[in-house]
Amino acid sequence: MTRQQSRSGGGRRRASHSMESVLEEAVALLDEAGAPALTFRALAQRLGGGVASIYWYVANKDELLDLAADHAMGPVLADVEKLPRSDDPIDDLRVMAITLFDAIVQRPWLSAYFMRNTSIQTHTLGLYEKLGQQTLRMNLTASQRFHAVSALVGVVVGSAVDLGQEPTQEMLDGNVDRDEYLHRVAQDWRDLDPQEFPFVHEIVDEFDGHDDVDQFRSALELTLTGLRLQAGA
Amino acid sequence: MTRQQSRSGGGRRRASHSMESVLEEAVALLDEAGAPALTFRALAQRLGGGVASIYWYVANKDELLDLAADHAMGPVLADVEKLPRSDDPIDDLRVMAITLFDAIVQRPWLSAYFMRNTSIQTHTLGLYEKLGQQTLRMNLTASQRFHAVSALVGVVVGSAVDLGQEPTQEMLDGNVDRDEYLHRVAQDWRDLDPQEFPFVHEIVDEFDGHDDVDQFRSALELTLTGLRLQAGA
DNA sequence: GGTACGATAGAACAACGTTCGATGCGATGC
DNA sequence: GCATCGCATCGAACGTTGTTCTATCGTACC
Repeated sequence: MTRQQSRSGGGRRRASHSMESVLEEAVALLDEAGAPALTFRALAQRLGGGVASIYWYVANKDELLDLAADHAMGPVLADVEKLPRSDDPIDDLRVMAITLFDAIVQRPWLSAYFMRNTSIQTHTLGLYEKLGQQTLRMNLTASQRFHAVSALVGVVVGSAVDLGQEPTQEMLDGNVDRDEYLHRVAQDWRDLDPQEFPFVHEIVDEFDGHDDVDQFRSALELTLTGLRLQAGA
Repeated sequence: MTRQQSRSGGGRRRASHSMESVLEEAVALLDEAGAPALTFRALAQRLGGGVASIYWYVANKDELLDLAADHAMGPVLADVEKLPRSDDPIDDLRVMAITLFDAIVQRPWLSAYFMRNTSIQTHTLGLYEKLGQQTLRMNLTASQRFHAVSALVGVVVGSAVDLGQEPTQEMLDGNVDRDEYLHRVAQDWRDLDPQEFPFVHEIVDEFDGHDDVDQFRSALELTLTGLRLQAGA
């Protein structure tokens, strides 16, 4: 049981796919309605074929998701490789991380499958490499370099999990948007006892209507300054 | 349709639960075999009751998972509150974050449901507050405090997602343990072209057999030194 | 023109979350 | 003591999901 690229085109009754088209439609489904929307039946219908045919290209759903995520990472890797190099590796790391984060903002489902299986996620591995190459320009040990890149990936993923969460039922119904949801939670927090929750009261106005990008940028900056200090620059 | 605590004890044929017992057994299932093991049928069997009864206590599976996660956070919050205070808020933040991370290491399934719905996750909100209270001792703006705690939570969650991933089929079969899995991935990496992947080759020995705790500690330290610099101490 | 094989697909299966309707049980009112 | 009422429980069913089995199509090759 191997799989292979099929020549494009095909008959009228029988559908003829290709790895490319399968992943393309899978990503389209994920983009349209998130991870729950990607089912084998929905995908088969979009491809105009049968359900079992998809199993010719992927072993199971996990592999489908890993491959779809990596497929979406292709353009991101290309963008990162296109980025101009400055003379400060930390500046380069910053813009790379932001590029990666932006991609996840536009495709929140990515956060769950990013860097899960580098054996088949070649683009993702490429991104990991490109991030790491910047640390090669810094005065660090191999261990510090490994941990630095892990930390950066962790910051991106950690900030992105909020985005990756499936919207609540209310948000899907369209009754309520993100700002209103945030506002409700903020109101809950304001109702808490100020004696017992002084911090929550201190920051509730910041939380209400906050921007995820700002949040990520702050976290990224903390890690980057820590890294700069470690490199002794 | 409200729900309520039932008095303990019960008949022979009909089972009698309580919110406590439901969450207790749910956590037990999660501990034993991870998130996929927590099904309503398995949970009902453990409680010696019917499937539909569980819906008296929780609205759906999402709520069950949120509540189970928060239930598991109870002792963690207690531990954090018991922690002695030093005169350095950053030191306190460090030990708090480590306490939290350790809890997730022992219960990897926690990472996916941590801080998802603070309206019903009271213990989790308490942890958020305790972390934040340390930033109140530092010279920061409200915005900086909010972002600092978000960053710390992000580091914990970001480092923990690796742990939260369900083991591969091979690992479940028991054919292969974590070290061997890491070793295989490392071998894949060593087979890559050194010209194209200089960084991967630089750190592959660090990756092979690495400790997740070390990885987390390094990431945490970077964020904390960044934070210390920001507070101008 | 037959054959081997890459590729497709319908139907079935088991498991899951969830809902429905009926039923048991314990306290309350008389 | 008995009927009532509402909390709590449960079996059975429904729709959907991932996955597998088996049969078939179509094309390149000898």
